Amino acid sequence: MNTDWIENLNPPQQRAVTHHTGPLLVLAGAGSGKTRVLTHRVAYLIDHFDTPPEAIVAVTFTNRAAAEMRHRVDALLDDKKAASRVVISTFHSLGARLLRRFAPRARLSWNFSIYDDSDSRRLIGALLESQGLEKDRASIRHHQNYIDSQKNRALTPNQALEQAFDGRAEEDAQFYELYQKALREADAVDFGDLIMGPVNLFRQSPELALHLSESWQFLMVDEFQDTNPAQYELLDHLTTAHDNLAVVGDDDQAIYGWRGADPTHILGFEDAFRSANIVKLEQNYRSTAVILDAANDVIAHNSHRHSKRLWTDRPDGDPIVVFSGADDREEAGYVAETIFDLLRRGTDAEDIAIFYRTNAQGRLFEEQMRQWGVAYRIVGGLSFYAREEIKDLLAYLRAALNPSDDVATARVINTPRRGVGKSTIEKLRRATAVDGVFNLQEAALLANDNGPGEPPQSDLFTARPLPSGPDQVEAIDDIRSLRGVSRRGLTEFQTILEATREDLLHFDSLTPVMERLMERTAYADHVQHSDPERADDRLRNIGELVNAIEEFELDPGTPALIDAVKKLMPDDADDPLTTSEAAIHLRAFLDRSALVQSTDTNDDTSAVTLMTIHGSKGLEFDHVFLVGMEEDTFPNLRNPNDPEELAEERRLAYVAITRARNQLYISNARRRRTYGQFRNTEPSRFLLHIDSKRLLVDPRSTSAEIDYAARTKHSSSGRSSTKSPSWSFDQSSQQNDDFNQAPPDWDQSYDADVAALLEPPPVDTAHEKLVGLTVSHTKFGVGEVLSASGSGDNPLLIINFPAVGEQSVYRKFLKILG
DNA sequence: AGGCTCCACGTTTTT
DNA sequence: CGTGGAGCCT
Repeated sequence: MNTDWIENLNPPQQRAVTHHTGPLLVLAGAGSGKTRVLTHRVAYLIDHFDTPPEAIVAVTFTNRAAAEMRHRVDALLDDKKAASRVVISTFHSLGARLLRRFAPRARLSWNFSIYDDSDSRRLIGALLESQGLEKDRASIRHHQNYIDSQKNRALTPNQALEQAFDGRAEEDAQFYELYQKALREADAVDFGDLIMGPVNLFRQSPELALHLSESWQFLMVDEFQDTNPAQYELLDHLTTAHDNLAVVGDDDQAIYGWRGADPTHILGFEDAFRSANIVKLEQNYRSTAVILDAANDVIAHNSHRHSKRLWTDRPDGDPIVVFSGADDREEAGYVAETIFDLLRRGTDAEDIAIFYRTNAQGRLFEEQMRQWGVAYRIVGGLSFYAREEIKDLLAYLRAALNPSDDVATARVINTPRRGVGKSTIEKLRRATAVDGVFNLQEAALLANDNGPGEPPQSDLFTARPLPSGPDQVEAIDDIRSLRGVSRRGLTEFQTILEATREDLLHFDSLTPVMERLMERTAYADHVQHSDPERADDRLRNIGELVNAIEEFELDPGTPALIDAVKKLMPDDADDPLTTSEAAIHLRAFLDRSALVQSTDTNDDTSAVTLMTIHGSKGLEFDHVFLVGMEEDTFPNLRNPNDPEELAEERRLAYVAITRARNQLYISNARRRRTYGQFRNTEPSRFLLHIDSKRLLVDPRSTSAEIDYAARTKHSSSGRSSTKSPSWSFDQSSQQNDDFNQAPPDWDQSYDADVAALLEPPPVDTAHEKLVGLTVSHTKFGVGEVLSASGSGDNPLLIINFPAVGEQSVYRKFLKILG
């Protein structure tokens, strides 16, 4: 037992780490070492208090945070085996695990599916259709939001109905009930159920919660400020037998109000747990003083905060660099160019990040990064597992493993096309309404029967006689009388599923199952044929899926995961499709892919990170580019008059700023394209809140100096009127894309060496010497000079830019790279 | 059944 | 601007 590292913690950190039993609230400011406290406490519980590792449960919100914590606990403990026994999990994975463990009690099979947002949407659409209701996008979104918010608030359909205050709310609650019933029939749960499902279990069987909490003796929760009522209730159940609940959070970083997070959980923790030990971590180890001060400038405008004073003993550091582009494209070009320069100066791309408010903003930066040849990685956005081709192939596997999963079945019953069109699917759906026909796959089996009047051929339906009411008979006969392509298509589909099930029984690994599925479905041909332009991309994605499966099976952590899955399996499981090795692999892989946002960056190449601010929580980077700092983009207010919404946006700005360790760049654009239309902008009030003495306006900001003098002075009242003239230039001014002409010493941190690089090379009248050189341009990226013409120090060059083709550009708009 | 064209609509933020 | 659904035509 070696706990010398205790010495390296500051006194409040030590108090938190050495806390043993009873409730603990750690109010941890940004960068104050909260992950450090959590991981060290895990180690201390094990090493000092001899706690069995499996009695410790640490819960996070994101897979990323869970992985980070796992990694750091691993590093702290000498006994690596012990480290892997600690339960470190996201709320949702923990919920999935509990639901699998107690599936029968939740009226689910062990192989239940997890529906992601798009699966839920399809289910809602199908239900609206079956109800003869409007099924436009708005309506689907409305129901999805409603159901999700009820689940976030830990309300069952019945409770929602009781609380309904008008007819509309009653209808919504009734639809929620219908949806839950459909989910159960599909042997599936959605994301909300991953929390609500276990909560319901514990409500019905408190002894279950008691039992679990006896073995899970120590609970720790990261980012506690973002817990919603359902998660809070889950924690409550899990602490039935004790009150060893340690929570870590920062009310200034509460950014998930829209997802039902309730700040009273953290603000009222000391009331809920009277004996709570409260520790405040107020020393920031991450950022320079300038960055921290800027963050405080912004967050100071919020009221209702836990009292807390974040400080640092780091030096001031460089001022925050501000750039205003003529438009959003120029802004992106500036960021890409600046990053390009940073990389040339030897900065590791891993230490650089671009944060934006909404995913859609990422596209422009992605484009520019590509033009400048900068390696980048987009986190979030369209998840790998949300791609059409990936969802299709996984749907086959889901449908094979869980025949009740109608969303998966419907997704691929006619993909690739095999003649099962809309009307056939509609017939199948109607047949599932017949008692004794439990799902689409069973309905499809009826097509193999001989026809009206004949007895059913399928064992399934001789063992389970179907009703004989006229409507039901008609629905069944509709399918029995299918002929031609539709019937052949259904047979083909069944054959594929059956063969896949056979494969799952006979292989020990998932990889050959996947390969054979690809062959049977001829999915690659389908991609090639249906979408020739993007076929290469999509085929590469499929390749990545195959790799992901292979890597998953080869991953040293997987055997432990598989073991864990096996432990969750009911003892009396005898269905071969449940107990076979490949099926168990599949179960584990599907769970992971449902709960993981993207292929967890296996690529070890160094790359610049692009992500939303929400995605950045808990992370830190040397260089942070906070972009799109304009009103209406950030803050992005749905309801401009809601002070709470504005406060949350402000906390979001606080989170973004405090991610930066050494250098923060803030940028915006005077015009931004939305829906293809240019729109004039104003600088973000958050930018204006930062004391201008901390800012250095980049001289390349074409005429875009922000008029700080024009700022209103009475903004500390908490209600700032920021309708003052914001830009000190004419909004109609033309875009000026030659900011390369700006003096190379725009950034004081540039050393002479770098300045020389940026200095235009000596005038060379023999322009031919330029031919063949590599140059870079703000808009077009990097290219090669093909020819030169003209005279003086600014010849016209023809340049081949890989990104955009040949362009004629004046010398002075270019930077010579060599 | 399937493919095509046209048009309406949208953007928070994530597990 | 881009997507995706509805509706029309083959």
